[in-house]
Formats: sequence, C-alpha cells, structure tokens
Amino acid sequence: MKSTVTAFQQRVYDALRRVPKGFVVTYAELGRAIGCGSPRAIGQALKVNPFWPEVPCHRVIAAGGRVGGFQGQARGKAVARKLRLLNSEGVQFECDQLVDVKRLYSFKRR
DNA sequence: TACAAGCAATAGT
DNA sequence: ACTATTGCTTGTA
Repeated sequence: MKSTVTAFQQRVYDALRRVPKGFVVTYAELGRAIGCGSPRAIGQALKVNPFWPEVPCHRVIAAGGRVGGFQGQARGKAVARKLRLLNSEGVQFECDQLVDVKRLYSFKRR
C-alpha cells in the first residue's frame, strides 16, 4: 500500500509541526488552525501519521485539557505512553488532565 | 462515480 | 450522561 497523504493531512501535519516542544494543542485549536470544524477528521489524519516522529501526534490533546487518545486507542496503555512522552517534554498531566493550561499552544493567525 | 461505515471529538440537551 | 453533529478517509458496488 502506498501512503497517500491528502491535502487535509498535509495541513494537519504542517500545523502540528508549528507546535514547539513542551507545548500541546487541542483538537479544536488545531481544527481551527486548518479551518476544520471536526476534530474527528484530525484524529483520522493523525492516526495514519506517516510523518512520525516528525509530527508529534502525542502533543495533540482533547479540549478541556483532557488527554484524548493515541494511536487508535481512546483509552489504554497507548494513552499512558502519551502522558509519559508529554511529561518527558515538560508537560505535566494528572488524572488524564493537563496540569498547566499555559502549556496549551494557540495558532495565531496574522 | 456513488454510497456507506468509521474515527484519537465537541457541543448541546 | 446521552444524543446529535461534523469533516475527512477508506472500502465496496
């Protein structure tokens, strides 16, 4: 199978690459950055993630500071690994929730 | 080409 | 807590 990267995925990866290390971004913000109102589409694109680890999908979290899912698992070890990765980058989580909301990155359009 | 099903969510009730 | 909505991808006919 050939990895078919669509324009939408390109946008998602491009926006995600803009996120600096130690920061996280929510599906809503990311979707807003690429002009998409459906975070599920983003999850679909991140699930394939042909640009790993260049595209840090583990930096994408759900709204409200929740963790969300990872690698196709909305709950499980994969999510625990995601928390561990983020914790290693300086983002602290507690009870599957973001501790420092300031770690949330916002896409500023200008 | 057309239709149907699925996905790491969010918002509203 | 549950249901409805939403945008995109993939597979089958």
